[in-house]
Amino acid sequence: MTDNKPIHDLIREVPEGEAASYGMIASLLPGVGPRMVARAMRSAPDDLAWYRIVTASGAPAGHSGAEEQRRRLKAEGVNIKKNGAVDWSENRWKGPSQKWVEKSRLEIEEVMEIIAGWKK
DNA sequence: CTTCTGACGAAAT
DNA sequence: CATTTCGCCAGAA
Repeated sequence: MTDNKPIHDLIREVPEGEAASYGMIASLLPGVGPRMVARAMRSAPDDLAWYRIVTASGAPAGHSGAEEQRRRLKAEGVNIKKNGAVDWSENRWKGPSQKWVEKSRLEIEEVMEIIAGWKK
């Protein structure tokens, strides 16, 4: 396996009550595609908050445990829309901590730009 | 070595 | 809306 560690570390940056998509995570990790993130999830440590990761549409990914995922998210205060998808307008991840940015090879400007793209 | 597939995304049609 | 196409790369077959 490759370094899923950067992926795991980034996911750990997602606080309670917020959710992130595969694309969001991947976009912050150059050279890493959404599928890598998904793969990293499958072999994720138990302490990893995998349930905070959903698809771009906000709906839980098609895996066993999707219902429990929704349950945990809602328990954390994440608002789920009627169609069963996460309400991005309220619970979208605000981005990684500054410490993470320092540790990464990315410039703060790039990160800001990427985050701005999420709102679109 | 080649091929296929995957907890996916985004743009094109 | 749904369907298709392409891209991403690591494992499995």
